Amino acid sequence: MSKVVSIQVIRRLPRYYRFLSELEANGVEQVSSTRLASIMSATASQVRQDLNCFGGFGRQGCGYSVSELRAEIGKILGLDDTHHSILLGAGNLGRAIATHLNFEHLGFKLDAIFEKDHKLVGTMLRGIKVLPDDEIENYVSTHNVDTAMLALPKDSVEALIDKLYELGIRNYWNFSHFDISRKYVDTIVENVHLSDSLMTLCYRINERKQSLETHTNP
Amino acid sequence: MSKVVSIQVIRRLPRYYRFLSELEANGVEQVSSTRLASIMSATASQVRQDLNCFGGFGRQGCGYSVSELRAEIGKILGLDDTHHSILLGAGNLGRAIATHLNFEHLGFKLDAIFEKDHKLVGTMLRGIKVLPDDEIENYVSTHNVDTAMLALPKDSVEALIDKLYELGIRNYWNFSHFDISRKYVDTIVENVHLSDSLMTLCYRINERKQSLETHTNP
DNA sequence: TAGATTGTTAATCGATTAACAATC
DNA sequence: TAGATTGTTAATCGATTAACAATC
Repeated sequence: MSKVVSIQVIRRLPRYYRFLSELEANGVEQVSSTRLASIMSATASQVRQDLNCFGGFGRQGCGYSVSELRAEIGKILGLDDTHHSILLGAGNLGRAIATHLNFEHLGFKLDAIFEKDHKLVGTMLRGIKVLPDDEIENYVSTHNVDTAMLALPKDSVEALIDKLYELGIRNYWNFSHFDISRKYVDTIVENVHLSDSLMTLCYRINERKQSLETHTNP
Repeated sequence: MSKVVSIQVIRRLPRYYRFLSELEANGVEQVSSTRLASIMSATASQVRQDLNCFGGFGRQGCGYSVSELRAEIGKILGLDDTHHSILLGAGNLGRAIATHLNFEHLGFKLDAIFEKDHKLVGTMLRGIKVLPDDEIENYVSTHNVDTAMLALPKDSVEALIDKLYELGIRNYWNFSHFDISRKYVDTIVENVHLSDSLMTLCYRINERKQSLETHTNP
């Protein structure tokens, strides 16, 4: 039985995967932990520790095979899986999500899209017809749905979650500000909080500005 | 001179801010570190340590004033500032960003939007006219621009960054996969990697699935 | 074999948690 | 005053880094 891997390590896996994909695309065949570390802005020690959570993928003296390591990390992440998912909300954000992402290469398949606004219902997104949101219940109870992706304003989310949870959905990709995992503790939720990210940027900009001022006027 | 605050603490500040805003909207006037901790899924110790990085905002025996603390954190984050920003890319993602976010409450002001696709140039977004991307250079050199927000596909990003950097822009909100801070180390970059988030969700879903299987078939 | 680089154990560092005196 | 809760110091825990034997 494998030990639990810390969330810090997990969150680095997609970055390893991306950088390895790039190296592979550039025809690089072997990579050392030192080189990978410099790409990741990390230490070689960390790279080796991270990878050895999952197995010994390298060869002493030679380093790691780029294509092998990329494939291994893809397997660890489960990118070949097909988690069936539905998207709630076909506004600008929902459309951005639906059109931007290669779900099939990320372990998911987007099967259906639901939207409240009648003007958007019936339009097509990536070959998927946008359905009216009063068909959610019927759809979820007649299809295999693993994951719900929420791209709608906060106020409409809570009631929707209640319904989705009751219908058995436990995995959420959440762009709203509603705190799903506090209400339903047995869910898996990945939050994307765009405004948190902007606020952090704001802080960091100011932090530097202040440190520059302090250094010039000491 | 104040000590440097760790990035972990910084990234919690927007969450404190959000939850305090909610409490305030619900008419709550006082809050203890214990209650705040339960909302944040943290310990009371952590809450007090976090806040005391910036000052003693509480009163022994009483707790924290919700509105005061919210205002203080807003000030720490710098949400009353007006960092002038431009958005590059008016596709679905760019439009989602432009329309979803209250820049004015997050320390920013969106002044201009640029787009390569001629079909989108000239359309309006939040009252801002979308300009053709060959006007970027002229605009940035004649206006005060603090921050660039990048909502375009990776391949077009590197050349664009080179130009923006040369024009003096050092702060970036980056949705692309191009690693800005590796090439330009004196930049401040907040990355939003949607596909990383999805991959992490994929891992976590599989992780649970496996642990359930192990527990039922030991 | 010599050089390079891994896998892994040990040391260090920093973040989180606990404890408690100060004080409202 | 007694009860509650902060601010802050000390203890713990876990993640990162360093070191080095194993080995390609």
